[in-house]
Amino acid sequence: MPTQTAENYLKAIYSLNQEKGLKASTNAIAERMETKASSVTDMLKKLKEKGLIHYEKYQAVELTTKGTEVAVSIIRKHRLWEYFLVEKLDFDWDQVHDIAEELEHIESNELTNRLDAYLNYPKMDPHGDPIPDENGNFPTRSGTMLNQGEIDQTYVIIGVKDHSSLFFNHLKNIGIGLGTNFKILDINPFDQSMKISIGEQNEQLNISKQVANNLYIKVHEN
Amino acid sequence: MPTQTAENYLKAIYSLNQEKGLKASTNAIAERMETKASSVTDMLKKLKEKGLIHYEKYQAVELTTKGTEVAVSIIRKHRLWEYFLVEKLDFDWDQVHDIAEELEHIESNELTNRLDAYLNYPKMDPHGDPIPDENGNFPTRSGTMLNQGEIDQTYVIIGVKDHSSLFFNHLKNIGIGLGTNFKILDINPFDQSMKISIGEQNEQLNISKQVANNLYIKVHEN
DNA sequence: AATAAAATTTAGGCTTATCTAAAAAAATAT
DNA sequence: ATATTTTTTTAGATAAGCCTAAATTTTATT
Repeated sequence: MPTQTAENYLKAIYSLNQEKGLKASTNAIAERMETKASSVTDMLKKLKEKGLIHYEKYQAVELTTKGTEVAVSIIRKHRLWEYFLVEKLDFDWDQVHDIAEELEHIESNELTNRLDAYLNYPKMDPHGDPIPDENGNFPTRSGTMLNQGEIDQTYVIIGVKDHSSLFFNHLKNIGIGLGTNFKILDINPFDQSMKISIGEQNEQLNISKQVANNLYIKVHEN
Repeated sequence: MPTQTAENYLKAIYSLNQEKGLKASTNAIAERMETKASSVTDMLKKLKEKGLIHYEKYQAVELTTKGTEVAVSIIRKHRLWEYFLVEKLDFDWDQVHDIAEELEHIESNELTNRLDAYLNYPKMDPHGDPIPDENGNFPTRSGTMLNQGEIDQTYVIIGVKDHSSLFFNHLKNIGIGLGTNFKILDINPFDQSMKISIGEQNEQLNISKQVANNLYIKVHEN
């Protein structure tokens, strides 16, 4: 179990390596961590010592399998807590980052997994970033959310964000499911509710913002 | 904002000063903190420096007003998180202490107060310890919970633990409120539900364990 | 009141994570 | 290919929190 600071370094290295074209160089890490390059060098030596990174003097850093596991675990906790803060404690999505930066370092896996279950295993955090599962697997994020959809475009439902039975029942009631094709007819500027038409029979339906927030879609290729 | 370690020292000093007959001596603090007396001396100097404790060499320690505020704030957070873990994440009451020891150091007051609201302003944590409010005031804890009541004894309802409208409605429906006198006739050994008789008319009523858990009572003095 | 025992503090070190300044290596430009 | 600039590392300090061992003060005992 690395220290909180070490965890933050691993997270910084992970995200630098994710961003195409960027290498996790000493300076790049220093910038992310808001610290000095010399401090980074010190830490890199310790992280290597603990088998968390691959590091050779003067060369960019990569995470070992072990280091990746730690980083992904932190990301998982960060995003779950963000989801909790927004969905349960009614924070605005732009207020939660700093608090989640603290909460992500709480150790207990039991806590993380129970929180995940309590939140109905969300796949995306309030910023739309994918939440890895208990095994570190990220949900594949193809397409976008319905709330990003455009008028007159035709889409297919490819997934749900909320996994609660409440939401499933609602979808069943209004006749929407995986694979449903539809066209966005109109978007209400006041409450962002959408008028859509479904399938061949052009059955019209109103979709609330809350529902639109929880549906993954992709453009329907004919 | 003191460090986490400093916060833990303040908590230890607070609880030592609460326990009648105990003084917060260097050794007593060392034992609580599972550390050495010399480390305590070091820390006491720093805490004094920061205006958090009254301390003179070789003498027992007391918290300043500022120090007390910090300690009570930590206790508030600890107990709210314990309540959350048990009530929302379904932990057993005896599993939550260590996790709450970590969560209590999350800074944001906004978070603490929103959590408090989300939990319906509980007055007691899962161990029956009182939860101070936003201003640091502890609820007065006279009497016990109904689930501690004994058969054939007569009691008065003096408070509720759950402050949700759901619970208030339920109480209204079954005809129980503050000041209600009742006698415990029987306790079901399987589900801990209670048969009670209310007031002069000896109206009989069944009280579930869940309801009994949320009612403060004291013995009815005739 | 003098001495023994216990409690507390001081002195000197260690580790983690940070810093500044200087040295060394790598990358870039002429 | 050599010189310059940039990047990275090393060297030496600092602060927090901890330790052991020794010194000091307080408390208890005779």
